[in-house]
Amino acid sequence: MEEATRDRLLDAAERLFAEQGYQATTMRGLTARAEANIAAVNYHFGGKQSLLEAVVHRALAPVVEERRRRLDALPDDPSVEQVVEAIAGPLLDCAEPAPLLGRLFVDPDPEMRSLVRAELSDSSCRRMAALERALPDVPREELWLRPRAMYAGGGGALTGTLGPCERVQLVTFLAAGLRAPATA
Amino acid sequence: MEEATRDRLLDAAERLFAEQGYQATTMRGLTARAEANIAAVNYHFGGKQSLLEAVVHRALAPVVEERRRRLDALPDDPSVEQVVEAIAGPLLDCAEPAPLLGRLFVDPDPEMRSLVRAELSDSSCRRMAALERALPDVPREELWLRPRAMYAGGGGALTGTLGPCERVQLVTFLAAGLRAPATA
DNA sequence: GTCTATAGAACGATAGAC
DNA sequence: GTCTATCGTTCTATAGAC
Repeated sequence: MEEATRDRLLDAAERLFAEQGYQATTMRGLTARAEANIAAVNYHFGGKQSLLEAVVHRALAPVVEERRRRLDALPDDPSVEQVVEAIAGPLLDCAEPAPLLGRLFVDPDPEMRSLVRAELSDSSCRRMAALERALPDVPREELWLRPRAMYAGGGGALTGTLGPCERVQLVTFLAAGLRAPATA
Repeated sequence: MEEATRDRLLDAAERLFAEQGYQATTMRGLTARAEANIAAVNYHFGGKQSLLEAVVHRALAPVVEERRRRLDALPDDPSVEQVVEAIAGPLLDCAEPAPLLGRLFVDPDPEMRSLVRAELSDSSCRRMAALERALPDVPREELWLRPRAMYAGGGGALTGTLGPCERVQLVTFLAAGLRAPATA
């Protein structure tokens, strides 16, 4: 059986939002690519904004769930690399099938940022707890800046596709940065 | 004497492009903020796109020039921190007066990315040469990935304002990541 | 150089037939 | 559920008076 129109719309939106961003993507181009009617988005989702919410949720939910699973499965005394793998791994694993993910972490569009924040908020506490456990010597205030740079950096690298080799290199780079001694 | 209309347009564009991005900024809102007429952009620049080019050039040119100066002034055997400071320092110094700079390194908008690429292309060679000199033990292929993450990470951190203390912390984080041993 | 007025096109959304 | 047709809005850009 054919893919349902609703799913084709989600697929087209995920692709076009990833390539052009939310603002630059038009309902006309989107429905054309989904081979759906111009009115289909409003019928199935209620509007462009609601479609974005659905797309972001569909892309992030499995990442958040897999991250929670991996953080819970960490040993009592994890290495920094293990924590970074648990945090960034789920993202990198889904990056190729879902090219939207890279943009979600770097696009300054406030529409996207608040959606992503909301979707990740419960994941953020677990993430910081794991980092603090693995890096007890880094003062908390300094530890809060690093994931900001880390997220953006990982997202920026995700813009292109990342081979398995480059993936290990990225984890190495991030782990070494996180492990840096406190500055003062 | 009053600031010339042309300069007010540049100032308003720099601010609004930084806050909302290029696509989401309208000529109407822009000329209203600049207290100029709706037709002024087309008269002074020829169009919205040309205004963006002028704004990006005005924001990046002093950064590129200062970076070149600092890279040339590096000692023969520089530390990684010194190289990172020479690369990222000019950016961080201008970040507060020019909040557009942060976005220029993270916004996936292809319009902006190609402009930024062009503006920084000659600066990129010097930057990589300095990194290779300071990090002879890191294989070149691996060294090419790290600045990508580094740029995006620094740009992401630049989205908010960065105090002098956080600035040192960011340099520490980036330098430690760059200094990471090769993976394989 | 600065303004008004408007052209010309694209947008998101919806009403209503099928 | 899907379609056509269209409403009302907003956009960039420009012509032409001052």
